Amino acid sequence: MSTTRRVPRARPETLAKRTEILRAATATFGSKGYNRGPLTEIADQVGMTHAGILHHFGSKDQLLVEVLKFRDRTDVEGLQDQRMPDGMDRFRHLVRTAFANESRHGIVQAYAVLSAESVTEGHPGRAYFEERYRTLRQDLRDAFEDVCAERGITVPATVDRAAASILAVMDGLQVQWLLARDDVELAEASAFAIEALVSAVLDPRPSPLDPA
Amino acid sequence: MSTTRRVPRARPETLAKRTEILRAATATFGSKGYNRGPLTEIADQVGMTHAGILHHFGSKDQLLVEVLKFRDRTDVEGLQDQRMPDGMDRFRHLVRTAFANESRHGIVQAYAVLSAESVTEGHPGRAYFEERYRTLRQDLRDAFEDVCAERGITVPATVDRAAASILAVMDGLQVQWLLARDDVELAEASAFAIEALVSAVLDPRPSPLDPA
DNA sequence: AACAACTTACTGACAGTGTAGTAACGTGCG
DNA sequence: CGCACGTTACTACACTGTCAGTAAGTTGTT
Repeated sequence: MSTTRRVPRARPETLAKRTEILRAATATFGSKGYNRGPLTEIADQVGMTHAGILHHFGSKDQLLVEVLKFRDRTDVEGLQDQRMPDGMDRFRHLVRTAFANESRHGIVQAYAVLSAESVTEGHPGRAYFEERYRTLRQDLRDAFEDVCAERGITVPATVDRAAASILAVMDGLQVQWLLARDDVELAEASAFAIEALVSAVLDPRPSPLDPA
Repeated sequence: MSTTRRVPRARPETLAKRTEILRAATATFGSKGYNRGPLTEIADQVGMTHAGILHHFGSKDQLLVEVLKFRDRTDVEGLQDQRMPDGMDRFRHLVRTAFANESRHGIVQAYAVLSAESVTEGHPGRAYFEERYRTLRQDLRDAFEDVCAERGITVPATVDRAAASILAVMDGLQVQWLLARDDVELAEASAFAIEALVSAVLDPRPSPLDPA
């Protein structure tokens, strides 16, 4: 189980091959999940045997972890100045991401499948997703604080719930979209929900659920 | 793969045993997912061998389908008058469900894991979840229409997005809650988000994301 | 420049395990 | 009896990980 195998020193073509493997693994884990995504299928895509994959990554568990870290790396590279926008721009960035995701079916599916799968017993991706959500929630709380400061209003207690809810609605819409792409407008719905949730924090109103 | 085996005629104790199996299967599929949830583990819980399970359900695929249908059946039984509330009560019911879910960790996990797993290639639960979300979205659209009618306002175009978003946020919060129960208030956050989304439909406001 | 010593990147074969499904057989109840 | 409910025993297979060996490259030495 996940022998700590050191990563061999990098030769340029080797590095390229590794990246190729990570991409192939993303595709396979995306379409079949981690459990049903065999190493042989990944190996076939890059023209090698499954033993070759293990040579590079040591174990399948380790490969998954590298796949997830790889995603984060390339995500940040996509940004101009290598860092997340803050304040209200952070929320605008989320909406842009939702739009971009509509043409990244494979990656969306990989994340949707793997994040849910990670809550199962002894899943190798669990720690990654725990950390990821923790960080993202904090991120959004910070953004809310910035916005509140700008407007000179005190930070409401609802920011915690709103931060979690914004991430949740994006993830949940992805699952529905993957199941029925014709019925669900991923980006439009995400935008609508994010606007609603941000509004509810900055300018709260009485609950429509309370009896009239 | 899923031989169409008919369900044998029902004797009372047999029916009870079947129910027991369905409960055990929910637990196992919940904690390990469908793919990594072996029949033997389910069989152990009810004191029988895995072949016994197959005698009752024909195949593992079929068992999963029965598990999912079973959930729906018992869900409806929980309601007093056997039918879903409508209008604004429908949304209140969702919030109540979210509160109830906080003490139903196993079932929540089963649904979270299985719904995401179902988007993978050739998953036996796929048709079920497609149908389920389609029905639920329609359900919520209907509820919105009722509420709009009551208030004498025309039904806004946003109901589609809001219906999907409400389901999405509930599902997404469940995943985060399963990963970090101490950091995420499942019920409170669900209530907050649902209120925000219903408000946004019934009484829209300018987007806070638009440049000031 | 040439050669030895070493490292990296694999392959092919195989062990080991987990697991779904089948077939044949028992056993007790209506 | 005859059927439903099981068990035991077995087949078949998918998959991960190990291992020995090979070819190709890299480094150091003279």
